[in-house]
Amino acid sequence: MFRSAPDNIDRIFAALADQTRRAILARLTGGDVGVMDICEPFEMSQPAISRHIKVLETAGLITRHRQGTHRMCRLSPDGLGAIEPWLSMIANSYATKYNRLDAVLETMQTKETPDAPSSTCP
Amino acid sequence: MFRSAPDNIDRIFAALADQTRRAILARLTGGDVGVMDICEPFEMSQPAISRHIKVLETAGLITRHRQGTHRMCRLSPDGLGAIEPWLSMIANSYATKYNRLDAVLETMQTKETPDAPSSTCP
DNA sequence: TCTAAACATAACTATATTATTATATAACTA
DNA sequence: TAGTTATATAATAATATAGTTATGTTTAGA
Repeated sequence: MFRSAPDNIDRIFAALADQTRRAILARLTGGDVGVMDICEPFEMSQPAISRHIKVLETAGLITRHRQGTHRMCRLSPDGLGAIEPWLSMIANSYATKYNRLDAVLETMQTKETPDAPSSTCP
Repeated sequence: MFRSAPDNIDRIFAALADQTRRAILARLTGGDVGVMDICEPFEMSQPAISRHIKVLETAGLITRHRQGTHRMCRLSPDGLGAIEPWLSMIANSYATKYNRLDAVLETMQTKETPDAPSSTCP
């Protein structure tokens, strides 16, 4: 009768289910960005962006810190970590049959880890 | 002024942002299941489950086929494929810094592929 | 101390989502 | 063909989400 409260995983997936918020995350892969700079490419009011940012923060996908008069947004290093086990579970079950999602995951895994020598970088 | 229509990725993430639907997907990892059997563990009406199933189907996460009087639900082999490039992009950017999401992805990748010999299976 | 820039919050509106009950449809089965 | 089982659809209500404008707050600097 009552809808159960959203859990962490709910919040992460819900946060990702919006093009604007995904675009914000993508932007943050380039480094920390202030709220006004995040607003710039969007045809949307600043309060609307502020709310999107809050959704991302509540989901644990980003963090914020002051820098003078700016509030810089930063990707949370392990923000997506909470959904990985779940995705793995489903992906594994696919894989036990006939699946090519593994290929994509291998691609993710082939890039070197930070402590590896960056010999392949020009 | 008008909210842009949801794209495929929106639909997939939105579909995953619900515990009931994730539970349904998890259930389907065990093999195809009919709608009434899917309903069984939930304290929710059958029409509600039917709608959840429809959301999963619209997102491309499951398919259905008739089997006599039953409509069997089945995981779509590449259902999650559409979000993988996006997740990879974000994960990669984490990884360029200091990240352990790679570890999880490696875990996903260590299980053998279907065409590999199952020598490690007891 | 006054002002401006960079944000956050509030109040409100429109639309989407989720659940319920009631009812329709489709395929077996007697 | 009538009945039953499995499932879908419709109508409706409650709540959540996303956007808007207006306004508040914090910090830096003249």
